[in-house]
Amino acid sequence: MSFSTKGEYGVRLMVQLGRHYGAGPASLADVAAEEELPRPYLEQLVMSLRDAGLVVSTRGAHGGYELTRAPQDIRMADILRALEGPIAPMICATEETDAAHEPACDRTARCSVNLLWVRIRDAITGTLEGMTLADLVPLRTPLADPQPAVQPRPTGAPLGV
Amino acid sequence: MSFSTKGEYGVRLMVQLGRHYGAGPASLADVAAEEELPRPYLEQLVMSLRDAGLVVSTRGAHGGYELTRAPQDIRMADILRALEGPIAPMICATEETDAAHEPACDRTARCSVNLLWVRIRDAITGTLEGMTLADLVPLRTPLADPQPAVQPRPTGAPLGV
DNA sequence: CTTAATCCCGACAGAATCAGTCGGAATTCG
DNA sequence: CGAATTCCGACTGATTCTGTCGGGATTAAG
Repeated sequence: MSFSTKGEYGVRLMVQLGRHYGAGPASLADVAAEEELPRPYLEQLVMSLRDAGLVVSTRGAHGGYELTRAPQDIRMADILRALEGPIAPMICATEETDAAHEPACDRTARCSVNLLWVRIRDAITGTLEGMTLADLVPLRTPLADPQPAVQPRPTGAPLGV
Repeated sequence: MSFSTKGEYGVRLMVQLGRHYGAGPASLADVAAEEELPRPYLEQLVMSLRDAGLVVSTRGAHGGYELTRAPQDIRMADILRALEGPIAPMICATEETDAAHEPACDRTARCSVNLLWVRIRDAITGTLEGMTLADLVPLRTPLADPQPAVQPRPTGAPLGV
């Protein structure tokens, strides 16, 4: 059970753009160097993010990418959906498969297992909707900065450890 | 983002065994027929479940598999761990990577993204620990059974979609 | 205008994983 | 004995994933 590294890299890319937010476009070369990731691969990923409207590009010299919104306005769910498609732990439980019309699994009537995947999906999306890019942007500041109220968005975030 | 069908099939296998619980061993051929799954493949999966101590086998004619515990005593987390290994949405967030000593990612100091994967992992495991096989065993009874208190563990589950 | 930086984009390839098959050995019941 | 069944390792075809390559389009700077 796992996300792909596509998701991992894409999120790290977004974090870098978040740190750069407000300072003009950041080039992929810089991001790749900072995160030690293969730049050609990041090119692929950033396409998805652009198509999803999360970043805009500036072409030409001194161009690059920048966020279209402030980090605290970008939910992690949006990022991961852009990178990996709908959040579904199993085809039986794609998003929008809430109540009726699930054509993917004709066994649904007998298939009580569906309940499991739906619950997991909701747990994941709940977590993801409750976090924004701003939650990940700050480098850990081991200074006198004992985790202040980072984000003004206490959207639940059950932290149910 | 998804579980493999290995998990899906394995859970369905366990559900069948759960329905058969207390009635002696059930042969894989029966389970495969009931769930319309390839029997040779189920053979592979049930090995993992046996090695994890969730089922026991009886060899020879009229043999088969049966649960080692009652369905309500088998957490879904145990089943999926047996089938798919540790629940980790990303290598940065394997189980047991709670506080210190995470050797998988040497960038952890700078890598705030870790927080994301840990939260997702905890959301998933929380859901999985709170459900047992008994929650999936009953065929849907559309009778007067209006969703009783299924599990005693309101682990948040924001349902925030 | 020329040059360099950068995005853009499609095609390709190697590796890994996964779903599923096959064949046969060992075991047990009738 | 013979049938049913678990047990187990090897194999394969398909798919997906990670990552590369090459070149074209666009823009800022000198």
